[in-house]
Amino acid sequence: MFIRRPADIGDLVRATRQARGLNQQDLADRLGVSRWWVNEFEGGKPTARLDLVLRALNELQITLAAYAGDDAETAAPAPPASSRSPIDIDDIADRGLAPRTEAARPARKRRRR
Amino acid sequence: MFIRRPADIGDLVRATRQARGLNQQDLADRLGVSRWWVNEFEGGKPTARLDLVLRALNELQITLAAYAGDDAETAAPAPPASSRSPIDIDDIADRGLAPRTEAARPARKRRRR
DNA sequence: AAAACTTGTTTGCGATCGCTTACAATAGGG
DNA sequence: CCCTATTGTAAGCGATCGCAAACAAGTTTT
Repeated sequence: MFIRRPADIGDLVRATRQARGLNQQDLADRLGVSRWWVNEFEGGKPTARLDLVLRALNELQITLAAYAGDDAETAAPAPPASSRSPIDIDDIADRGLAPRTEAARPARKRRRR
Repeated sequence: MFIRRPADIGDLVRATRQARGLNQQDLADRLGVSRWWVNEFEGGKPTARLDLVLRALNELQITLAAYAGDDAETAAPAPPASSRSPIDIDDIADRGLAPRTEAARPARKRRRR
């Protein structure tokens, strides 16, 4: 998956978080931010801080790689062929990034922040 | 090149900018930000806004891709094998991302912002 | 060497962020 | 249907950002 806009990352984080059975508060706790921030960020908040963004990605074990796109005629990059396939949001639930669902899902409790 | 910390992006942007013969003010102009911001960002500013960061990458034609790193035993990802090789900072000057040097370098003038 | 250019850093301030708290809306299950 | 859980949104405020302008320091060119 290619990242061009803040919403690309936000969507990706949301899909990954849900696939892992975490709610926004869970992720917020892990990142040391408020639930509000997670909600805004997932919604594509342009002004999200870079360190928090990278921390969120790290927490969800999403790796970012940078590539040179140095010629206009190769501006539409072919997805890298790799055993580690790029993330496709629609694919996440299908492939089931949810081996941790039982471990990650806390007991039902009503907690609000 | 893998992006884990703000400084990773900052270093990358600096190297790419220099390889293209742009100074900080040039890039700032293109991004619609102050030179101060570019300087801070290149220095690894944790709180840089995501939209500005992505705009900088886009302006320098650096593509970001996201990958799932979903198992601890594959936490050290092999670089994707691709005709579009990942960016290595030390490699930039050697490979010469500078075909635009003449076009991009403005006439000498003393201008400060 | 001097001049010109570029980068690094600082100050003060208006603009904006991220927070808490709370309510509205939505989703899921019995 | 009801209930619970989760997400979306808003208001007000202290904290922080990004700015312009300027100077210091470093680098490159003449």
